Amino acid sequence: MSSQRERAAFIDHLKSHGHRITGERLALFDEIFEQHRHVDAEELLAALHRKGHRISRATVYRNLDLLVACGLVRKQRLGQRRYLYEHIHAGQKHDHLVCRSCGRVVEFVSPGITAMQREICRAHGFSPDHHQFQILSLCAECVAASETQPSH
Amino acid sequence: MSSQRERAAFIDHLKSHGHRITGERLALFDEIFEQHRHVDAEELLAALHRKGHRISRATVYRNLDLLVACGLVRKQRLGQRRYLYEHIHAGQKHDHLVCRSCGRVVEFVSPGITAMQREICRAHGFSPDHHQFQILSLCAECVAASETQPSH
DNA sequence: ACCACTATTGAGACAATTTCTCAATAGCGA
DNA sequence: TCGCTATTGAGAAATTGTCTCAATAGTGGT
Ligand SMILES: [Mn+2]
Ligand SMILES: [Mn+2]
Ligand SMILES: [Zn+2]
Ligand SMILES: [Zn+2]
Repeated sequence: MSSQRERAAFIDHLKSHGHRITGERLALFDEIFEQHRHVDAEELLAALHRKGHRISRATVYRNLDLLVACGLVRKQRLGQRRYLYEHIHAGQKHDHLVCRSCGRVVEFVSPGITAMQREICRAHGFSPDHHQFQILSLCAECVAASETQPSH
Repeated sequence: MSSQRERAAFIDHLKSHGHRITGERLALFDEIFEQHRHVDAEELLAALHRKGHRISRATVYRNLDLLVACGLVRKQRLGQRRYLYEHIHAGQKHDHLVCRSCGRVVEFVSPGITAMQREICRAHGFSPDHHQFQILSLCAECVAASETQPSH
């Protein structure tokens, strides 16, 4: 699998921080690196249970935070109530376009906008490296729907 | 006060949609147009109670949604768990830089980035008009703190 | 000004999601 | 292998927003 490097980085991080390498942690790592979409904690928990792992909800939440701290996972709200998680491959990043009405999410990469957000971060003393970027708008379908039935 | 125009627009909106003009609605309007920062529903409720209004939590939430529907108020998550609200003056818009660690929020206006997000919206069939834009990063203080005490 | 109609409100129950508690378990260094 | 203690599991608790429904109060018509 192509997440060997990240798996090793996770184990290194655990060791170097005096954390233990537990079955639950590795199972969660494997699960989220198998998922190629935005998943929430509940989905990960269910998937792990389906595969026969006995792991609790609290452990999933706790170790997701750990993966985020390692920089291996992104945790974000994308319009929904729940936090969504996605693994990060080799530091590649992308940004999100979120429909505020139906929740649809589109990923995009825009070097131009990345450069500009870096500049804005710098101008205000924020880290240009740890940014995350969202555009909340309305997708074509939802715009069409709202034009058919003007407001409510 | 400088929110006369918006207050009138609110009342017009209520009338034209067959909604009633209630004391609670006007009190909430006045309160949020007095606040010049991002406030959550709980803060608005407390402020109203402090001023002697008897208004319930449910009414605050319901009528905040109404103000959002009128386009007089913005409702957004800015890194925090709660929704934050801010009134809109004469359609002026700005975007937000949010510290993911301490929650600090900086407002900015960047014509360049606005043009680019418009372009990205258009490229993906999203409405270029209803966008909202956030950069989540780390403020200078939090970057300094995390460098002193590497991770947790 | 008064009435009747019904939209709106208040109080608290409820729902959804995440965090906390603490006794039991299981990594890990010696 | 042993002992220490970080981690886990199960469920309670916390947090935040929504829903319910009887009581209240705007509104249009008289
Ligand atoms: Mn993504
Ligand atoms: Mn703002
Ligand atoms: Zn949509
Ligand atoms: Zn900060």
